[in-house]
Amino acid sequence: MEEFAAVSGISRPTVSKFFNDPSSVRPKIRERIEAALREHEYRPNIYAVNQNRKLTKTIGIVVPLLVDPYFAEIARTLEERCIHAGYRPTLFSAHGSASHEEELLDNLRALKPAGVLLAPLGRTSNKEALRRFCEDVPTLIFDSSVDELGLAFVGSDNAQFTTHIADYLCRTGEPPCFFEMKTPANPNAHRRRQAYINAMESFGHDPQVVSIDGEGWGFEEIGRVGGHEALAKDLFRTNTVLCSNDRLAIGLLTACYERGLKIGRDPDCAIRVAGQDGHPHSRYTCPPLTTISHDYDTVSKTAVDTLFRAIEGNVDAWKSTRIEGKLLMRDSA
Amino acid sequence: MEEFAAVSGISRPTVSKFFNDPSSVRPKIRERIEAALREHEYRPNIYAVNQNRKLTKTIGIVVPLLVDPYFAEIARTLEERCIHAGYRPTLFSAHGSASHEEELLDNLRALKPAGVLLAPLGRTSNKEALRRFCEDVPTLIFDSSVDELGLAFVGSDNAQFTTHIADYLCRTGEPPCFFEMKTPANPNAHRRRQAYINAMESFGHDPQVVSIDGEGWGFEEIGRVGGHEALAKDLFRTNTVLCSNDRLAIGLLTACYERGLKIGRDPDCAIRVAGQDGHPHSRYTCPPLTTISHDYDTVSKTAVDTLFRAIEGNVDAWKSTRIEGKLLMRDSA
DNA sequence: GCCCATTTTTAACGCGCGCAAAAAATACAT
DNA sequence: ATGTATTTTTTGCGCGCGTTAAAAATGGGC
Repeated sequence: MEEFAAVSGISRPTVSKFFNDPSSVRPKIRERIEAALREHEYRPNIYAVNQNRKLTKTIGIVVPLLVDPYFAEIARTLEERCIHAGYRPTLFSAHGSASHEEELLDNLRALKPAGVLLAPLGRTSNKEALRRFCEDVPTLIFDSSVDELGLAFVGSDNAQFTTHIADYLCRTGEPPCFFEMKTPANPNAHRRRQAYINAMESFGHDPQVVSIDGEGWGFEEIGRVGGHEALAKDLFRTNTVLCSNDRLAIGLLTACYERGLKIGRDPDCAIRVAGQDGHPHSRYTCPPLTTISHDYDTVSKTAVDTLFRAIEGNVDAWKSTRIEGKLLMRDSA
Repeated sequence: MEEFAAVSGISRPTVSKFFNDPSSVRPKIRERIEAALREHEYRPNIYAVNQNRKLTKTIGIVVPLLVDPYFAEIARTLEERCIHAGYRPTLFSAHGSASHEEELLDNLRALKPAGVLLAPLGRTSNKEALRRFCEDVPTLIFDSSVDELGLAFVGSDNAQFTTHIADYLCRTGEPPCFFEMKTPANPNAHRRRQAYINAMESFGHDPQVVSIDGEGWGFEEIGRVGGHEALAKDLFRTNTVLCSNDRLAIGLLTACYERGLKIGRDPDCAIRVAGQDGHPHSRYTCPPLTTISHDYDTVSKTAVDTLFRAIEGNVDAWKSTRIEGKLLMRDSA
């Protein structure tokens, strides 16, 4: 930087100021530095910069499972917004494992990030570790809420999701039963089950919850195996199945296919299947999956805005924001 | 570190040595440090460490599109292997955009990584930028080869993939036509098309390539729209379609479904569809997709081993390693 | 108990930059 | 032209650690 300052004819502290915020120097100076930059290709050393700055420009983005396109998509959106705001996002995935998640937070802490956007694993998370992390690092929790940790929570309105799609299913055919994992990985599942029960009761129908076995994050396979069992034992007392999430629904579709059941809204169909999440793949199942989609844009915008407000010092009281979803009516239900 | 060294009763340079390689200090000293570590929770400052070390312990992992579960899965595997070898992997996605890829490499360069595992976008990549990057940073190219850049290339044997699955299709029914994008995103597609043509000729059949329009990385939609057009115009002169990749096949399956065509091997089916890649989702399509799978384990192991050998100084001549795939016979063909 | 090879300690420099205080220069309004 | 507010320059410290050279301590073999 010393040498670069010399060739640009500007003092080093001013050049330093420029790199921290180009608009903080006079326009003329700025132009001269930018001109020199075009000729000399100098860039400040990240490590030296971060060692001295009290606040790094790094933002950690943590998701439970990057192999799931839902999380990949939300992570992508968050990443773009961070870059746009002048931060350097870094992506992390717990790969579905609580021990990975713990390690990851430990490494992340060492990066001294300005803030973290964290979607916790949920039930299996080490809550004590999460709590300690949130104490040390400005953290915004998204997707699934664990206690009242961090600066705030931003996610989807699971109750609205389930109520809305259950209402749609009731109005267009037999009232749905609810297909879910017995021990779901994340707390949204509980909210959805409860919302289903409430909705059905308010509509004057008997709720029926079918809970299947299965551990881990291989939801499609869990849905397929559980679907086979439920169909074999004739556990669905209605021709309409509302799944707790799209990946489970995709597995159930496969099970139906494997049993020769025709899926959809036509009179000759044996079963209607709906999901929840607006999974990127749901458009391409056969038949295309009726579901209710997260509002990726609004969720990510709210999350990032809230975090940046907090980083800039506007720390409000803990607050939970839940965004409504949009119904995607397709052929499966 | 000064303070931590003081409370452990060890000199700072020795503690520094310990953190670089715990086995480089005497067992007794090591135990004393580790005991102190259990009580005092000290960790070296990453930024200060990397500022002075000539070689960072960071490994960059770059994929063209993290939203594609194929890349997410291979990235996950690579990440685990890096951690296991004592490195700190960092994940990057070009999100399908060449300008993103360029920026990303620029930022990555600033991280001074020990090495990079790079799956380039392919056709749209700025090759000049890639070349410059590879000159500065030890880079191993995987998935799709661009010129003879970097230390080496590790990927799948596309010729073997296509030959193998084409052979299977020929032996079990009508010879396949080949369904692909006119301007495919990555060079593997060209290899697969050529291998298809060669295979068909060697089997004594007429090759037939159906190339559809479409730009970008939304392969499912491109396959669906292109599939509709091909089916409407009756472009497939056989009942068997071998797709250039699984995502295209998934789109074609959707198109077939939407046109009421029964897919599979049964006598009453109108069309057989096969893919290539062993996409994580291919098991759950309806019907499950016959495909030929990348050998994720071998590819990632070979890639990481090659990179680490080079980092440790064993730089061999540029070399291309291509791993064979495994046929997954399922119901779609 | 002595010698030698290895390891640890002591002391000190340097990495590349952020940051602060005081002095100098510049911009703008009157 | 004068005065004031803002920027820039000058000067220099310090961040937390890697690294080195020389001195001191340690360990194992005999």
